[in-house]
Amino acid sequence: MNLAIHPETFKVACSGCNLRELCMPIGFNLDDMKRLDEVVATRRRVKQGDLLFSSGEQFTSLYAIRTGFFKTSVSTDDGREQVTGFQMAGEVIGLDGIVSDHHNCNAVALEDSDVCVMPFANVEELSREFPVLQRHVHKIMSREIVRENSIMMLLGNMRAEERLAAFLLNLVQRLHARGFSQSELVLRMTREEIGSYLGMKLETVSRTFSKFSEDGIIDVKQRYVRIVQPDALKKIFNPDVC
Amino acid sequence: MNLAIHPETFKVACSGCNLRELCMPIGFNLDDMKRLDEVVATRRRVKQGDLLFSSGEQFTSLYAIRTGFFKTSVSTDDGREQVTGFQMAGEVIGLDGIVSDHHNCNAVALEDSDVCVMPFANVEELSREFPVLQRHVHKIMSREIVRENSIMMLLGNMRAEERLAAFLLNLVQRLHARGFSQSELVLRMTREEIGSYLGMKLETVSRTFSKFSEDGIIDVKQRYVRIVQPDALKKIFNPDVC
DNA sequence: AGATATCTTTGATGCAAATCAAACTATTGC
DNA sequence: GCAATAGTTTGATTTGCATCAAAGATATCT
Repeated sequence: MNLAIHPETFKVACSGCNLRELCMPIGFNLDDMKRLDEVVATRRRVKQGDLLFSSGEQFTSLYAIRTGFFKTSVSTDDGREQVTGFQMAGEVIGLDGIVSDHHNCNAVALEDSDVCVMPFANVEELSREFPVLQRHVHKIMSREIVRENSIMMLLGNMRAEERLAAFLLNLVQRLHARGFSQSELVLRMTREEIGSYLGMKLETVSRTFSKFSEDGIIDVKQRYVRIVQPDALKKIFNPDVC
Repeated sequence: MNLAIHPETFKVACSGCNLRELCMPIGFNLDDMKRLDEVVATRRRVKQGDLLFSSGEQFTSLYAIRTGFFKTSVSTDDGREQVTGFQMAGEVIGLDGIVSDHHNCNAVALEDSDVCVMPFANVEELSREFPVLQRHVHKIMSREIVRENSIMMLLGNMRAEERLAAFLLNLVQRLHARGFSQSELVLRMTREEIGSYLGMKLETVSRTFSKFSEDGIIDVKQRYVRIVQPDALKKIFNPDVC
């Protein structure tokens, strides 16, 4: 698995960040970009297993992931956890906190991570000044709504194999957009976390991985996955089109 | 079931609309409110069963529901439908279209309805001018994200009875916020649509209604539902707290 | 008002995934 | 380097809901 993005090349400011095209709007002149840098107040390191924010906590900032990997989840009072998403470099988390000024989910780092802290007051102020940033923020929120729509489809209508196929295709597509392989990936999350996201038990996740492996669709060795027959996965996810 | 909101009292402008506190921000002086009226371009009537917008269609506007009731849904290529939400007066739909400039779901009127058409360009322009409107738009989008998180919890972790209990409690709570009874409601959707939203088959929805009825928790007669023991419903939804 | 289509309820049966259980593998800590 | 812990795989059994089926209720049309 080749690392196309080298952490050591990161600059402090958005204007010099090679993830800019993922988490910031494009089409700025240099002066505007310098102003845009103001949106990021600080950086924050989050060690594997640590919380970036948790449900109930005061909301102040959005977070753009620079390096690392997160999961977000919500919980019931009786302790059931639902993973609501997995986020990687260039993605923005914390949008859930805007409505009530308090976070509504937990964000946990699944590996040592590094985030840009964007105080929401800065985001709103600069959004009023820069229509392209305003549009960008709206798109990020809309994208999250659309993503959750498709998860609802997954959870409400799909069988275990379809869910896992969709999950793998989505992960590898996002990794590929970041310069990683489109056929190999290392899962940052446990079978239980995958299961929670996809509405199935860890044993079912494991069995489904084994099934795909037996069918020659993927190679799995624990957290390492290689997609041998991407078309077969697409066909499982969407029998009609492929 | 008493109608606290009388359609005939509606004014054309937001400033005179008695739903304003639901779909528009509060805390304006009269001059600002007049400006805010510009956000609504026109009105549109949608007859029962008709589409307000559909997946793939060009996105231009958000829609605030003035009267009536909608469902939104997404579909797979092989024809499976997932209802992603039910919306009533004062709620805003169309946010899914922002990210790609095309709508990503279908919105169907479940009764004759009336919506305020808010061209998104207007919304963005006025948002830059009025921070309180900007914040309001952000909150609406964030609220939708949080709602979908809780539906993911429902679909991923809850059993049929819990899902239906949560659904009824949510519906009646929103209706009550609009001046309707907190114990009686008339369902605007079929058993199949409820089932689609909650990830279960129509027969299971029907059986679960019957079960609640046998247990004396609700009275059901087709579309009419009266909640006899709200605490029992809350207990089913959340066994620990209640 | 009667016919037709749509929606709902209830019963019988089947099945996909959950649960229970135990062995196996990888990672972490001393 | 070995023990302890955390995570994964696989098998046996159970179960909640889906599916199949048919009757009953309501709404719509002519």
